[in-house]
Amino acid sequence: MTSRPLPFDPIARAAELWEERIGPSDAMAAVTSVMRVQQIIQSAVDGALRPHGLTFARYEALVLLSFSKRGSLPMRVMGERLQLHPTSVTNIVDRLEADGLVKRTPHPTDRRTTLTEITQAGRERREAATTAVTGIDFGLRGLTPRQTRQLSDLLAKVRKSVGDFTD
Amino acid sequence: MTSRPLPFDPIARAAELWEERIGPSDAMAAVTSVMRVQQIIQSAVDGALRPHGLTFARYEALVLLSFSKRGSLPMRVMGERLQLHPTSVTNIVDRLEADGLVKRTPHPTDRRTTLTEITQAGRERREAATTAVTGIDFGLRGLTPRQTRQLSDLLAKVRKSVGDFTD
DNA sequence: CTGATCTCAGTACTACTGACATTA
DNA sequence: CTAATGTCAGTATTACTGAGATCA
Repeated sequence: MTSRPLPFDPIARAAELWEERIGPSDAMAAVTSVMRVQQIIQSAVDGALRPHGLTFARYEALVLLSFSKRGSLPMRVMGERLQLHPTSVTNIVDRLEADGLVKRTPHPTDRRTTLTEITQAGRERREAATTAVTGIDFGLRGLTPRQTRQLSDLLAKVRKSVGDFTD
Repeated sequence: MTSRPLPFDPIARAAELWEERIGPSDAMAAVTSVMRVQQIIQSAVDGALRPHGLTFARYEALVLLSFSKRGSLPMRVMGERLQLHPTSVTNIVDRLEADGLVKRTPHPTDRRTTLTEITQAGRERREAATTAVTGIDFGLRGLTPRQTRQLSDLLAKVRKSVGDFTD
């Protein structure tokens, strides 16, 4: 890793130059910031989850299933909620199943559909993993609760405008 | 892709359940939002850059070099500014060099160091690519310029608290 | 000798394309 | 027949580990 901190904000500096040579830099700066913070978070969360044998993607799937009424969901629905490509769902469920954290079961009426059901081991793993990620605040530091909500609200505007959801 | 929009905000729903069953959901909601928006942006930007034979990572490298005084930087510095792993820098420069957009040159005094220099073709490619990404606002929609800056500011707090930079 | 810089080989994870079997 | 649901094979990117060559 490139460890030591820079004595200046690289994104702010890039924004200045962008403004001078290209034009308005607001979008560029925000986008670069999102990319960088995502990287920070991904690294922190994956680090906290590694001892539990999970990645963030698999953890999210486990949380989704543990929150569902019956502890199971069709794979298609998992893809919708987690915004995952069908082949990614297959891949993630494969790995969780190999670890005994979920199991595939047939849908009672639609034989095309496969249900993914969280196992008892899966629920226990999810609990331990939750302790790990909440312990590091999901890698999100430096914001007050109010600012954290503000961040979520701004990002929700983006998600909505892009057609992620309607309400 | 899972295309159709959900009739509700999946992150808001998950946050409700999280609050009921686990505890405060602010951090979890913000982190999930960052991950999702990053995914949206990455997809939009990569789509706009694909016709130009670039990924966002390679585009960023090209921009960084085109902004530097001499049009060249040591690879180590590129890694610092773009927050890339040394092997990722090697990989990205390899690809840019294969396309004739940059070339490696020896450092004048430190023979350990390799400079990456942007070529004329690289500058032209960067310009065309810039038109493409600014044309879609870097995939960032739904925010006013003021909100966009607010987003950058919030994310800067996170980056700073994590030791990305000091000032 | 120690440490910095870069590269290489190999692994892991995820996204995506195209094809395909099964079933509504 | 058409569309939906999953899976498989293969490709592309990037991150990271560990090792090693070169040089300050």
